[in-house]
Amino acid sequence: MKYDFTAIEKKWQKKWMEEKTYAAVTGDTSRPKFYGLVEFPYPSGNGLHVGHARPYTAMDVVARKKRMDGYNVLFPIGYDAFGLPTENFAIKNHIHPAKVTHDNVANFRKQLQMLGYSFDWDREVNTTDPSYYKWTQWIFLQLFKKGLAYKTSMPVNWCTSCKIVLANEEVVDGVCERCGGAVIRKEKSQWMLKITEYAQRLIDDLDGLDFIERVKTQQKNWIGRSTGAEVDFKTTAGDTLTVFTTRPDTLFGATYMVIAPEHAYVKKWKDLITNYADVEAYVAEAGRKSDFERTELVKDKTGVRLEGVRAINPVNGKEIPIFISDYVLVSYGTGAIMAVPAHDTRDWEFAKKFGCEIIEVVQGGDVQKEAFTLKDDTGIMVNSDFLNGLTVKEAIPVITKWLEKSGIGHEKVNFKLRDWVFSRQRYWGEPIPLVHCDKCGWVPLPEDQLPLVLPEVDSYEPTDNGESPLAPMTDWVNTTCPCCGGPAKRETDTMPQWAGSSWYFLRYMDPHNDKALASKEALEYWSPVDWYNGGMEHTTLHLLYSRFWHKFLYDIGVVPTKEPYKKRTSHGMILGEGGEKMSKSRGNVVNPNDIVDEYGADTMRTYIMFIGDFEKAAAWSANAVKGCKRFLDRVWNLGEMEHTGEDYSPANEAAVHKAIKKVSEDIEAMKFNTAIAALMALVNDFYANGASRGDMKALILMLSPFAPHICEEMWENMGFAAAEGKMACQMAWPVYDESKTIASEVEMAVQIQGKLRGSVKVPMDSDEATVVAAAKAVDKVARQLEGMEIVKVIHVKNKLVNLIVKPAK
RNA sequence: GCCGGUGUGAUGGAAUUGGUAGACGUAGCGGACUCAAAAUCCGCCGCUGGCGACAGCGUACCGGUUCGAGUCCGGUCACCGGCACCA
Repeated sequence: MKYDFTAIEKKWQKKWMEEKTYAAVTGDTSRPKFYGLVEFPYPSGNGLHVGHARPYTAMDVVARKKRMDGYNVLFPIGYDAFGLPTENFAIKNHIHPAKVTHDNVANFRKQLQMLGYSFDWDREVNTTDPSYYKWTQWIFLQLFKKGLAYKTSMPVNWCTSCKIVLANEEVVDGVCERCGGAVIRKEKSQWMLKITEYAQRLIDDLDGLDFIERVKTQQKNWIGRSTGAEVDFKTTAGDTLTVFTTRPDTLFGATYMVIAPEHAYVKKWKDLITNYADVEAYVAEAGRKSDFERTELVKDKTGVRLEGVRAINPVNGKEIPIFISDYVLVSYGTGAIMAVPAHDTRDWEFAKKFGCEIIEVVQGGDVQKEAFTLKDDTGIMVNSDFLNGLTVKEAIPVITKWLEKSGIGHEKVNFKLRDWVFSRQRYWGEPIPLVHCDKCGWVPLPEDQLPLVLPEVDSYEPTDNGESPLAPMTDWVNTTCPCCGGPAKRETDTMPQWAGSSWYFLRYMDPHNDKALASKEALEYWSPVDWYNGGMEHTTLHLLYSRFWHKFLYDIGVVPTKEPYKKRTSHGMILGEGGEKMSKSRGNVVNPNDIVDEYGADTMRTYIMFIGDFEKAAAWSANAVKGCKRFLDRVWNLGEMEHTGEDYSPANEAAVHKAIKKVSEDIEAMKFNTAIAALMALVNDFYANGASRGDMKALILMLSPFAPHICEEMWENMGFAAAEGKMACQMAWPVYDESKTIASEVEMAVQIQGKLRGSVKVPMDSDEATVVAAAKAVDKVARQLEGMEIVKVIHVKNKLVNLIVKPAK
């Protein structure tokens, strides 16, 4: 019989679906559980990409292996379906986004099933489903009630093309992440979530997690904790200007101050500033620029001196000038700095341009030529009164203590992390369930009124004035205040796409619950996610946001664990044939459908796992796909041969045990490529030695997580299904015996002076004398030993022997 | 600039974490089968010299530790990813 992958795959997929093979989550809490999670897809109109297939296949292999290991496995899938592309498509084609979403989801589901993934299809979730976003809204209300959601007017990133407010995270290289349009700053009233309140915990709790290191460091850098001090400077205006500095030791070198253009004191000092017109012009100019434009002008510092107001350096009473400049950010620290040009590159550049004094306070450089910025033990303090002679390291605690004692400063920790801009002026998102009443202010919708369903609108177009498309819907907007019963208006902004994905893994645990986001029992049993694999691009967005929400839910007693994910791994990108990123314009996009049609899902799965190191980027190769098809053909043809013996054959026994060990360990370590290589090597052995039924049984079971369809078919054809009364995927994973992984004889390397000179076959675990004797008998070795005497022997059991020699006397 | 990572045959990539570098696959070459081709099966396949047995060299580059280094240490170069006027 020929390997008819199309018929085989159709047959088994149907059987798995009909028998709900993977929905058999038993609820038997005595069994160990395993929760494997992949990032649910955004159901775009383009359908599934090969980029999805890599992480999904990997976790499917893990899930299948875990089931065979006896775990109760939760391996779910869903759709993160709110978002701009759907909305844009809907606008362009005049189709309701819900309809677009429904069709795209249907297509995705078909493709996922075509690849044979063992998802539990009874637990599918969709973030746009009102029964789902009811709970997204519920979580938002809890955040609001705890004071973690607030509305504020702030300069925001405004995409001129999408006409939408973007989170800092959505601005990449100064342009909109999605459309590439120009981003400017605009003053807008926005809902914010206080993720900064959790900054310290988001760093601290990383320590206990099994996340790959680069994810941890990237999150830490993003949160950006730095320790320093806040210092109060008195001014000639009679008030106090507070700055944040990480270098309080350099306080004696502070020769001027800089405040951000948006700093409140600019307006406060209006009457004192004699050049206010210049100042005002500069502020206006800075306000127009986007963050990107401001940072682009790095080389050339700009600013204006505030004439009429001066600050007083608290350590020496010196009067120093104050400037405004956009190199100081209003959103970090206090929005004001003390400038120490001698020891900070940016201050130095500014000082050179504006002719400020440069005073050296740490020895070690020529501060007139460039800033000396090393903060280590070697720098000695000078020109600093009571700090003179101390090292920088010693001076910091001394000055900090002095500041505290004098009441002009204190130690302070700052974070780069900003609060999360949570509202979007868009239609296709979760409505924010709040009502504004002139008397009562912002009032949460009563929970029994959730979900607040998106109303039908005539137009999804964003409006030019930046309001949500929901805003013109007066009969929806106008409502009554849940608090006082008076007239009130609904919030018309919607939530960002990150909302629905911040907690979806909880919903999978109990997806049909209408009393809670999930039951206590389900949360207790399944939490936390044991293994979450996803893309590096989500490290500082989705992954951080969902950790934040989860910590909040933990604080209010909803979830049982502090952290949502025990283990986080990340896969590399799949590149096009030439090693370039796949894109429509390059014409190098590989469609999974085509591969499945031509070679079958099993080949697709095997290849995508064999393509290379899972964590690194890998280029697609059409030839290598054929190689994997050839491998499966060889496996199939092996099954068509005659086999006798239910045990492992003597010729293959060691190889089979070794392969079981290798494949088991490699799957656990995400080294899927070498697991498949080991199976290929085993098949080569079987071709050379012939295979027993026992040998074949082990091979089929080990291959089944990677290529499940062909394995089930062979399992059935060879009569194993009938004998066991089970499908291959329901069998126990084969076990290996360590002592049988090694043959009775081993080949050992023989080195002389550390140089390889030959090899020798000796019985397993031979002692040194035996090995040396055998080594001397090897021709090549004997020749090298002529006229030499052995002075030292290094013997590594079963590995090698190294003979150290010198000329004999 | 700061943080993280990578560098191995023509090529994708292996190497039990200091112990025979190049597993497995692709491409290539040779053979069997075939009228022929495809498919399949068998063999070869780091570089240099030699008919050959064999010898020398070889994991980006320079140096070090070690009986022994792709692996550890110091330095250099190149590339990739993240952050970036964060005081």
